[in-house]
Amino acid sequence: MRGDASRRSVLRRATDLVSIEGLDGLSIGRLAAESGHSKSSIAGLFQNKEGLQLATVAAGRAIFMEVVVDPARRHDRGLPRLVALMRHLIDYSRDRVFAGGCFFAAVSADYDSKPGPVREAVRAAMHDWYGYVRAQVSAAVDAGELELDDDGIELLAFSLPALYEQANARSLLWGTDEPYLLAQRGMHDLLVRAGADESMLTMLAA
Amino acid sequence: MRGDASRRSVLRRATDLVSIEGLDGLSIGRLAAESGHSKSSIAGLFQNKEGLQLATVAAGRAIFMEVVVDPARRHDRGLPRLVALMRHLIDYSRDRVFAGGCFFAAVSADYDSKPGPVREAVRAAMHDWYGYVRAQVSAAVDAGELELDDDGIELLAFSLPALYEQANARSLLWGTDEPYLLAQRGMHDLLVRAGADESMLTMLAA
DNA sequence: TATCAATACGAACGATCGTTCTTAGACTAT
DNA sequence: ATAGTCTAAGAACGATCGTTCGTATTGATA
Repeated sequence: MRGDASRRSVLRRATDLVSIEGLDGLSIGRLAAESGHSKSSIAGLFQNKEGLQLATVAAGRAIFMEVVVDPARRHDRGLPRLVALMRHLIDYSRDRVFAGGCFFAAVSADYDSKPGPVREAVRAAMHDWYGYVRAQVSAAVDAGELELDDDGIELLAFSLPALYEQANARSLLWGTDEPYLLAQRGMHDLLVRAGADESMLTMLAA
Repeated sequence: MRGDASRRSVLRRATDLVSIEGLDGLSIGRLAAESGHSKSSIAGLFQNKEGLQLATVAAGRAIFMEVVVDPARRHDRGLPRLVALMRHLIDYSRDRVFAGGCFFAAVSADYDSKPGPVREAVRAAMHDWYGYVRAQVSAAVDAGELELDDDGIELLAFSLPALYEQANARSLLWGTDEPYLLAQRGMHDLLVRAGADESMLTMLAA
């Protein structure tokens, strides 16, 4: 179909805009002006604004998978994949794959207090993402690469994204790369303390 | 002055609204409807929207100081004050002092990519806050309550707010208190690992 | 080739935005 | 008491929002 190409070109611009303006700062008029299409075309392609928002979340999610998750999948399950995941995650934010930094940091901060289908979509994406991180931690424990009880698994799966998101936020606010180094060191320390062999953490080394 | 009372009543509503809608989701019209004043009155009291935004940031900051920082100041400098700070911080978010959770998480997330005086005000507030946390960590080291080198101080001052903000975000997204327990445990562990005496961490104990 | 759904655009809608002007009332200060 | 500043509200402004309607054009299907 011809519309799919249009949808894709609109959504690529929409994800950048959303990462800067937030999910409801996204306006059809502005998106039309910046993408070369007309307002009514965009409205028609996605039915209405909510449809556009849902499609944008899906598009952001797809890019995130492609840039962060898929490359990590090429590493062995468990600790290697977990380390690669964190590394690609940091690079993804630092390289500004989206103009306004981490896509999901922008949308989740924006819709965490507003009920509706959009919030549910954001929630589902975050749920899957955090679940994936947790699964890798758990797999690393099963493989004997980390030594943690259930509470320790939960805490590590909570702390790693915490360090990442703090780095993303501080880097955006100050325009510096230094927070990423701090997050990297923090992740490294947490993993060492969880029993990881230093030789498996080279991707997180200084 | 009579206007100051009006300003205060408007701002108390504005800070709640901002914590939900974000700093530019705040609209004078809606604020007028919910606070009982007229649109033109509000515009006049704060000159224009940017003035309202700046005043709202200042108001949110004042409430944050009153609820989080001042109570911690009643504890001794160093580790006791640091622990109290983290405890009050968690309570402040969990108790929803602002309807939409942590005020600064909301404003920094949506103005971190938009240059201008408002961004500068947000940046200044965050700078002071992070600086205060760092000063307490440093003081704890000076008092011999923690054993850290300069890099370790920086990392701990980075990690504690990271855990907090992750808890705030996840709690808002899922409506659960559980993330606060994880952040509390994480903070406890970080402090123990930095050489803190367990007996000084009772405010962060389970 | 003829048919028909999907696309694209321009125009216009009611609503809301931020801002300004004007007028009326309240308070301070000389 | 009088003058003058601050406060409050109503009306209206141009701009932009999301949405809808009508119409031309495209491209795949029968």
